[in-house]
Amino acid sequence: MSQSVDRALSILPLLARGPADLGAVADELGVHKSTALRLLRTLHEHGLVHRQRDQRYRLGARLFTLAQEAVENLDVRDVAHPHLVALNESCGHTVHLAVYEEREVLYIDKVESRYPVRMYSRIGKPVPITVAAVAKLLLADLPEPERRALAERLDYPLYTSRSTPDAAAFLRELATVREQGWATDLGGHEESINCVGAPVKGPDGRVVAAMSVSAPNVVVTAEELLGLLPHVRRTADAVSREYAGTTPSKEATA
Amino acid sequence: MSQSVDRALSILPLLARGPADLGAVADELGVHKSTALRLLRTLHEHGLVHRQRDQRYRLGARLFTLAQEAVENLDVRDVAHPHLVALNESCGHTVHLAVYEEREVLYIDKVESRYPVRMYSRIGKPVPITVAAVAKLLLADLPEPERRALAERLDYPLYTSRSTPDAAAFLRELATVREQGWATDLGGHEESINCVGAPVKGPDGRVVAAMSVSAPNVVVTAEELLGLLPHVRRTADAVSREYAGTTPSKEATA
DNA sequence: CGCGTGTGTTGCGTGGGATGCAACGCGCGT
DNA sequence: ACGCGCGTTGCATCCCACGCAACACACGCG
Repeated sequence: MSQSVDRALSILPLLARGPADLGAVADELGVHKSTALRLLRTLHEHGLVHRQRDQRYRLGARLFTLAQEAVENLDVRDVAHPHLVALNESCGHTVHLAVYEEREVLYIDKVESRYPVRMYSRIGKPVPITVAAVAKLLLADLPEPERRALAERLDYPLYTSRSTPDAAAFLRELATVREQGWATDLGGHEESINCVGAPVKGPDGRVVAAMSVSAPNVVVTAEELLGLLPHVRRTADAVSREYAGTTPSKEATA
Repeated sequence: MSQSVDRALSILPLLARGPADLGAVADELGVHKSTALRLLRTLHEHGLVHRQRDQRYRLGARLFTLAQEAVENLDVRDVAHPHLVALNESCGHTVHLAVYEEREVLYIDKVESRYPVRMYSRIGKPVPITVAAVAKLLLADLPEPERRALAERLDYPLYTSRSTPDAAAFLRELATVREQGWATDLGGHEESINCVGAPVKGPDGRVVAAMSVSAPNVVVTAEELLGLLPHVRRTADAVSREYAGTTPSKEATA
């Protein structure tokens, strides 16, 4: 739409392939050298390109700073909330959103079930970390040493007979979750409550949040709830895409 | 230099602070809405900005991939990383790697004392340039006129009573650092935190990066931290040798 | 229901600004 | 010294980015 801006921005992916000198840039853009020079200068003033000692241009570190700042100021909750509501409207059950922080998993958003029977939870409340579906999703993405260290340090309270009993079992469960890209909690916290969950991923592919649908089995059986899994995963993926900003790189959708 | 490009690029840091709608962007740029719209559209076509459901704009995924590639072009980082990890494992404290670019000093790698590398964590943040040990090391190596010009232009915020107060003091400090080949920050940024750092040099002897070890003095006293200095210097020298080895010295001119 | 108000969007004429050209400075290799 | 390949600069031309005004659309309110 805007010619000069369009040209200037075309320089960036070009430099991403490696440093280039003025002539090369001008050639690839199909413009005169002086034009390329002026574009590069404006990019330079904004720190997006850097001039190395041999006068060749390469991408600048300000790009890095911008990206960094952007993710810090982006709230997953804001982008996720409408999706959570939509999911709740289509299936009727309680929907949760959670993040991992400082060795704890916290609910940061919740849309209540439309059924009379509700499960108890509260935004900001720590999640039972060894059994909740969202907790498994978030911990499964931690770097291996940290995951292991954390698993060893946890308590494994036996809420029910199906609760995760110890660190070894937990680590096996996390491996499975990591593998399959989704998680469940089938009566592990409260005998009559089941959950299915899926991860929300950031621009770098790391899990930044997890969402889940929960329902007591007086309303739906575990099997019926599992039938919702594709829907939950699609929703989580939609949130990921929007959070990351329409990721063109489709990586690892196993 | 190039008006429209200049305006378009000014939008990026603006959006890094958080999502904004068309009107807000136009206002902050001081241009008509239609102009802002065209600029945003061009940015959008290149994937640098993303339009979320409520029509507000935010930074897009393309920026993140570019940032990724930008940092990958910093080859010092690859060479240094294993050494940083080793240093961290032997002393347990936080280890930083930083470079100077375009009148800014940026962290490009970090190893946390508690857990292993988090790629996007705090890396990319500009360093408090007047007090950080790594900043002193990098600026001390600038050619004299540039160093002086930069020093005059800086602000000297008094983070603590030990912060560098003004340009004159800063230049004296840089001279000392240049002389001795290492640098410290003893509570200059945060009262309770000390750092010791050493330079990484390229094949031509110029400082291409700087590394440091940081620790709060509730863990180790400044004196104990200084005891690590030989270890830090040895590590930095090892990186320098390896880096000089991987990059054939094209320019032995000096 | 109509109206007012707040968005985002479009078409268009105009002139400022981006463009390409040619000339220049400079370092380097022969 | 000379030519050659770079990056850089001043300048005249004309394109294209600009602001304007009108439109489209969704709300909220009387």
